[in-house]
Amino acid sequence: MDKLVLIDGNSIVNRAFYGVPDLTNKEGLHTNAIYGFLNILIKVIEEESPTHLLVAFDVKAPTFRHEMYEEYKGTRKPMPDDLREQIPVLKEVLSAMNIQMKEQEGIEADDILGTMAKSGEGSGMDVCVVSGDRDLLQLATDKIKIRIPKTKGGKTIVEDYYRPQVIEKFGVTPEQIVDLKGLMGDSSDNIPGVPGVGEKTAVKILTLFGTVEQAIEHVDDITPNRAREAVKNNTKLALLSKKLAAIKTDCRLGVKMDDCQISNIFTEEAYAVIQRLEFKSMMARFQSDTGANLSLEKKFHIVKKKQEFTALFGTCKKGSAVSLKIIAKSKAEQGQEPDGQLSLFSQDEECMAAAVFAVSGEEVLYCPASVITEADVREQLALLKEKGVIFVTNDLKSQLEYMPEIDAGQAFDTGLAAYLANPIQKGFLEEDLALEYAGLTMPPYQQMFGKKSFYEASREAPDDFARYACYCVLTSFLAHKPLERKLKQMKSYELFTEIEMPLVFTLYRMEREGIAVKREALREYGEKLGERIDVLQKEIYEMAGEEFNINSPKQLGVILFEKLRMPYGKKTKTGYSTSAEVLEKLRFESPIVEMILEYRQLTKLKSTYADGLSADIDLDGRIRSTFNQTITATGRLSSTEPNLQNIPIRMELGRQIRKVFVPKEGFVFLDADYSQIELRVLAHMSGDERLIEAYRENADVHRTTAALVFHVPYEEVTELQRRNAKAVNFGIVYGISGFGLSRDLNITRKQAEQYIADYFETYPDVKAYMDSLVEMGKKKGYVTSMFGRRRPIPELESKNFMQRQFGERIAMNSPIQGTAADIIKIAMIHVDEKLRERKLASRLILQIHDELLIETREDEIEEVKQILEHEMVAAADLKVPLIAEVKQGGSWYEAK
DNA sequence: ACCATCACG
DNA sequence: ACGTACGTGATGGTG
Repeated sequence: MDKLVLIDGNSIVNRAFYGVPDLTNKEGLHTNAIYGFLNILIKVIEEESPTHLLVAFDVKAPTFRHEMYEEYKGTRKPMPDDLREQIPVLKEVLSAMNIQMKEQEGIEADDILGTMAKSGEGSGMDVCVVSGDRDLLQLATDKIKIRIPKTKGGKTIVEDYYRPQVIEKFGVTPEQIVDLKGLMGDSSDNIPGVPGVGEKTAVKILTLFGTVEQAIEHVDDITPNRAREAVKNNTKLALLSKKLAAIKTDCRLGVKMDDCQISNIFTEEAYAVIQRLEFKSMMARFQSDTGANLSLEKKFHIVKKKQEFTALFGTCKKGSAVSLKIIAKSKAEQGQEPDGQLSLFSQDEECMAAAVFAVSGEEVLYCPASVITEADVREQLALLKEKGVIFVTNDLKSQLEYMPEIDAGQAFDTGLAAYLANPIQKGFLEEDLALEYAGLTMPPYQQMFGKKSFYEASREAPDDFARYACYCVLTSFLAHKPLERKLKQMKSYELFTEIEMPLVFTLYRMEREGIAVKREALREYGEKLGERIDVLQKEIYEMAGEEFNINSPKQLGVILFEKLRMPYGKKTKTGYSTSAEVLEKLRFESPIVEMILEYRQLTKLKSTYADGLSADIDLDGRIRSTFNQTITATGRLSSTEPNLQNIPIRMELGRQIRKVFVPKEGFVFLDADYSQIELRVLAHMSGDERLIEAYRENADVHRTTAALVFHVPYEEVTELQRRNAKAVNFGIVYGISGFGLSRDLNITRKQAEQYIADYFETYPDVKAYMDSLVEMGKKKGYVTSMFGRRRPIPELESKNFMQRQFGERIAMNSPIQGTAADIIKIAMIHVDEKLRERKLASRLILQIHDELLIETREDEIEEVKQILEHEMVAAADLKVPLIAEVKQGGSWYEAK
């Protein structure tokens, strides 16, 4: 089936100009509109895969509409010069991409689009019209789709309209869009509407009468009175406006459908223009298809003989870098033969698909497993280790299983380095680093292989995959030194070499170790939940008087707030909020609320924890999470597949889950928690004497705060006062705001602000410290932790007040959260080191931000307790003591 | 793919 | 007038 895509050139270019931040190339040419336009164009081409494409433009000359109505488009604001200069260049790019363009005197782009759309539909094509202009909706049919790109929160989303969607969204049919505009007018085109008739009234009139003409005929039936009189007095105007709004679909255009066929848009000519415009992210697209990188790719070799592989390393010597990447068969693919049949052999012997190496920027070797075995690789790497080379990889943790035992000083993880250089970057794969740190443009993986795994890609498109892998290894090789220099210059290099790199090895061991889970107990727990859920579900249906999906906030909202007419508090973008916070307040409206809250709690436990975790248990009965080291903006770790950092604890029922996490035979759990580490860090970093004093005296700091803020003796602080003070302490760490605190404590904003003011009066140096952080953020663009971890805060530059305020809170929170993260990382490295040094069988297995869990052999309990306590306390030298509480238990439940 | 919700520190 | 506490990840529903 042929597909025709029609693009409203002027409308999209305008949208791009106002939607994309200002860009200028070296020649001083503004390029943002071109950039935005091309992005939308490429996106649409990718999504629609059209066989035909045409971009229509307006011409300056007057059109037939001006003949009908002199004021048409009125004294339109002239196009800004910054935009005007971009139009011819855009046309140049499009022409280089062999894209058909059309503009014609006397008619507008809309009319070209309308005519082509009808013509395409008439000859049985699927048609898609892209425009920022809602006028075009009148063209929508079941075959003609109108796509309207919108910018929402900085991102471009496209709204699609076939005929039914127009009716749904606007309450009128596509044919009635012209009637709608006849009644409403259109200020942007200077088409007058009937005064006093807006969208609501217009839709109402059209629903009743169908068209403007019919409405005029039955004008006396129009309600309300105001609208009736308005239409009565403006019949001519309405009819004229309707005519002006109508898009012509029968123009004589000098374009044949065949002229619009598209072939390859990524041409060399287009590449040249894109290069001149300095659209770096786009260049890769053009380059990969044109082969403009051929000279670079001459450096890539697929080895055919083992000897080529061994010869590569001849020049390696102490301190020289070798970058590498081992391509694994993923777990599911291991033990499967290429023809898909299950193999009875080769379980864990061979899980390498290929290995890629570079020892200079001049040559990259791709070694398929058919030529070089995993054993060959291990042997070679062991030799290199002895020589004292630096192993450069992009995700060291994923490579360690193939590597000899080395220490952190002998490795360099480019992704990890780039994370420290800028933790808020979008990703840390080679393709995310290539341009900035290696000066390479490489084709994105997803574009070449979609969602295929490395192993699948290497089998299905061996040459392309080899090329991709070589780009990766060349990137990490070239990025090594620039990243090293950058971190040194940023004063983050020590953080890298002393904390982050060593931590890679600790995390690797933790991941491999995993944690034992009582599979049966977990299943039974889930079953019990299921039974109770069934009962609740029935009761809820009964109370509601109908069956519906309780899990759907949308359906639930209808039941609660429409059918049962409960007062709704908050609304979300999409409808009523049914969050626990809202439901809590409705507790007394009806017993159904309570049941829903319980249902929510139980289904959460069942789906995420009981059923979810069951699926993650390995054959040996242990769960192995992944600890991500380059995700968070603050330096914390994150845990995925499964997330073991959010196992329930606050509610007793959920907490029970922790009973299924158990130590292996002959072992116990030791669980160590930092006590209020973030507040202690705050005390240290702010240098506030009173806060420091409180911690030195080993006081209950929430109570101390309450005493000082509420001006009562320490001993006389009430429970409520202490709770409030605790919330304030939390708030301070988050970068306090009156609103946030008031919501948390359920007090007025004014009261909350008073609390904060009193707090800052009590701890003046905390206030000064917070102010200095914001100031530093604004001045330098980033804030830092105690150990030199940087967090850039572009939000502080935002023109949006809210964004800026958000930036201020980030500035206040990140150094605290980041320092705490640094400290526990140090403790982890030291604990892990000691356990191994002393040849103990106990192992660190989990980190939950301020907590470490160790599977401890029974005969080692006392020694490990000592190590844990000592290393956690000694991890940082603060002006206040660091305290770690160690507990012991036969399950995670017991050890907390 | 995005949203709302809710689990954790 | 806006609409906010900081940092995450998994799930089910929905377009």
